[in-house]
Amino acid sequence: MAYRATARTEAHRVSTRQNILSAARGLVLAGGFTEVSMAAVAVRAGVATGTIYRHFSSKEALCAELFCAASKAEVDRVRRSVEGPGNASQRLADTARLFARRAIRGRHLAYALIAEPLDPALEQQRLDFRRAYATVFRSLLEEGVANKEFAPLDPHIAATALVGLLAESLVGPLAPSSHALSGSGQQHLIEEISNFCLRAVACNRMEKNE
Amino acid sequence: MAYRATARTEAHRVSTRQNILSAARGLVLAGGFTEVSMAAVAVRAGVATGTIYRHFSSKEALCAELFCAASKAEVDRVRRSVEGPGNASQRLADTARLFARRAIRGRHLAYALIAEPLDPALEQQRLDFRRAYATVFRSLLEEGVANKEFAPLDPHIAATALVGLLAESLVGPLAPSSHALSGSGQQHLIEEISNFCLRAVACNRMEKNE
DNA sequence: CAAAGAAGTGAATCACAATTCACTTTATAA
DNA sequence: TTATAAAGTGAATTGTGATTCACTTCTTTG
Repeated sequence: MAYRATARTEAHRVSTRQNILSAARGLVLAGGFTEVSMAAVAVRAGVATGTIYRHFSSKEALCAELFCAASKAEVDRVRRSVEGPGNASQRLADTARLFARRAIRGRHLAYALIAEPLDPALEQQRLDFRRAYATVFRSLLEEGVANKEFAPLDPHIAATALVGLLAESLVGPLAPSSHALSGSGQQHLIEEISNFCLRAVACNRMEKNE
Repeated sequence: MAYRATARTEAHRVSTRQNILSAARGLVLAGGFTEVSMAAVAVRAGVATGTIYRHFSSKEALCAELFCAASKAEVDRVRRSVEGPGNASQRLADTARLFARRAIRGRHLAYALIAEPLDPALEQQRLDFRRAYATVFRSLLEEGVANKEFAPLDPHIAATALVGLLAESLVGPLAPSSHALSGSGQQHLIEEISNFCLRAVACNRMEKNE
């Protein structure tokens, strides 16, 4: 017997793995998953293509891990916001604003996670991601409906609609590209979207005026 | 001189072209644009792959023509609904219902047009398609805002949000697959979405009660 | 130092679908 | 009938990018 993995080698292994992962992340941030080719990742990480396969079984596995980590982080942020202080309406407005701000900032990442065409293998990840968002909103809606703060809506359907409207108006094909918006333009967009969300779930007391 | 195109040959040319086009349409209806490969189209149309290139310069050209025709038809239907009778709220509700009904019926087509990951070449078509939808809604919103039927919202942003919420809740990854919905389930979904849209644009007179 | 197991390398290979093209068939008109 | 032009054919080519693998380099331990 002449060789056994040791703490030092293990640490090096992990560090190379992280290095590859963050090279891939850099490519996604710069231009979405389209930019991620094994060759490009290898160059950016300063390793050979073969090396990537010592750490990830396939491109798919690499992308899946990346997507999973990034989307978890995003959802967690939104979840914390939903679980924050204030009544349901305030938290909905705050969360919509947070979502909007993050999407405007990290446009490429948001686009990659929410809307970018991906190969089918990653679609399952995206499904989980959007489902997670919808679940977060749903719990907020259920609370608001229960205490009559919101209209008597179907929480699942409304949550899905909220995710859809946020996604489309911020990262969909019609969304203004972030550099096209002045600071006040961004502020306007954020407020319009937040108000849209609030109205969409609000009790409509119009009938009292008829 | 010994050959010139004649009415009969021209007719045959057109018919083959249509035949290829509808073979491709059949594949999209059955499983989206992913299913469209030149080989599959050729088999379905009963011609050789080379023949397709006598009628379309590339796969991209074929898909673009298909996408364009299908999306024009959809948008026109929605436009007619928006230009129908009644006040702005009624027309918005009717249009949302129409959109929902059509999406539930022709699920694969709606998904292919609105949400399916496509190669970048077709994204321009989709951009136009969604922009067309947004424009249709926008004119309705402008009218409603002008006559105080709707809240003083930004018509462009709100129109984008409406398109997004309709798309996501009906054909997005979280949408219930149509066969999973009973007739009454479909009705419930349609009404919930229509109400969501109405609330989202409605004047909120809550302040009168405070 | 020598043996042995990992990790790293990158050119070669493979997979897959779009596209081409030399050839065959079909239609037309002199 | 025959020359001509268009339409049709499908095997071969091409392009792209993931994956493999024979080989080299690095680490560890006896």
